[in-house]
Amino acid sequence: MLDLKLIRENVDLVRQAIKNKNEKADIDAILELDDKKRKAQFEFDNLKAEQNRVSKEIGTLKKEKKDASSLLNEMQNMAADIKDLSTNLSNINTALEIAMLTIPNIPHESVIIGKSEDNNIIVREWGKKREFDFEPKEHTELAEQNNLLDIIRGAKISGSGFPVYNSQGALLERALINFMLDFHIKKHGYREVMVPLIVNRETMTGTGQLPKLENDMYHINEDDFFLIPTAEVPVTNLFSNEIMPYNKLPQKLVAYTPCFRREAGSYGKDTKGLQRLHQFNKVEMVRFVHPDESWEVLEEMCNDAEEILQALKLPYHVLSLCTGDMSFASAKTYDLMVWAPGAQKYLEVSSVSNFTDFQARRASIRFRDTDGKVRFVHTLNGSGLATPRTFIAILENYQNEDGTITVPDVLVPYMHGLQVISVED
RNA sequence: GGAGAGGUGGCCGAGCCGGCUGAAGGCGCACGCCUGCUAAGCGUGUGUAGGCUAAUCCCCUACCGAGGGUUCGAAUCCCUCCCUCUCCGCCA
Repeated sequence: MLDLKLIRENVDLVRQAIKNKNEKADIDAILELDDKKRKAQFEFDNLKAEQNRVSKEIGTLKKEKKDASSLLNEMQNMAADIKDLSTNLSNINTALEIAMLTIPNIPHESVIIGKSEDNNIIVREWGKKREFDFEPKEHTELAEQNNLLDIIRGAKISGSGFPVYNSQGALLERALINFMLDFHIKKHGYREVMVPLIVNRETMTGTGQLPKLENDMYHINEDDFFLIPTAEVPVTNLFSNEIMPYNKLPQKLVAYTPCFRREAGSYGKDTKGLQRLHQFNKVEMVRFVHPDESWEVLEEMCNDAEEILQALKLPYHVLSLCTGDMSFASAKTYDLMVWAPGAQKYLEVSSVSNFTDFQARRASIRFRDTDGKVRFVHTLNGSGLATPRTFIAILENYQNEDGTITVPDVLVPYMHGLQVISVED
């Protein structure tokens, strides 16, 4: 959510931001509602003040055993008027709030203006693509040969996009999660949290998934609950409706959770194997920082995510997303794309974003600054990392000619010392 | 799931036979005084949001879990919902 004052005073800026983000939002309607609201509020306040004053008089009169009936009669009408004004005011407020939720965050000035992912720019590359002296296989084939995944049975018990990890595949998946968690905790100083995977509507609205993406969420009707699409949702909302004392900032949290996404509208796209799933595992970093620090922290977080790929020795590049490809709530986003030599393409394994005060406003996450003033924090989050495509990249980059897979050094301790993944009976 | 208790300011805790309570008292915190240092003591201040304003002064409005109702007037009465705690039952 944006600051209404900012919208009022920078209409053109906001209009341009909406356009650059390929979003639709009716600024004029908001300005009109805002105007109406202030007028309605003024009327209400004045009448209410009058009522409060007279009501006190009535109280005094009654205490002195004097007659107050004429005032009482008068006040009945006023009470009715106030009720009308109050209804009117809350209607306007509701409409305004709903409208405000449809306005996206404003991209940072450093973000390239562009329509689609084609306009994203590579800001840096890391690692060397391995030279193969044989034809590298795709992860699906490698997984099959080593009995790491069971896509078919996953589809049988749930549906497509719900993979089953088998034996050493399950071990590798678990190793990845634990390795990443430990790495961020020990090396980068994050604090681990384990959070609910099911959240309520308010929480889902706080981080900006709702109302826009309702169709992408798994929804539990009876309770109006949602399955989380990312740990960002529960973790960021941990401090919703709170005012943190100054010394509570910054907060660096990391959480592993499964993530659930309906992926509505993306049928037929990247469906092979683990590329696009309805349920997947992800380690997520979330930060709450002082507004003055968020841009610096964005770079730091991106680096935190990159270090995982570096430790795994997987070649990647970093994209700075253009305005049109960024999410609704983000002011700036970097995507980490890992190289998959079997598929011969880069796969997104992490998305690191600065949401500035956008989520903080929605969820009301504030802090008391050193000068005593209450301000909104800035929130950031980044995958560190999503496992499925990391899994793919490991299989494809570390495959041997015979189809076995060498375990990356850093994962060996997490694989009970196993150094090579090979067929198991 | 059954029975009971309860949700008030950063915290504890009054108020709850309706009005002078945005809210006593205490703790904490901030500033000042005092003090050889520390402790104690004294004084003042200390919620959020909106409006007004040059203003973080004053003044007005809203908020005592959330929403609705009764009333001239509700933290206080009524209804619905949510949550917490205790006991019982059930269960990973």
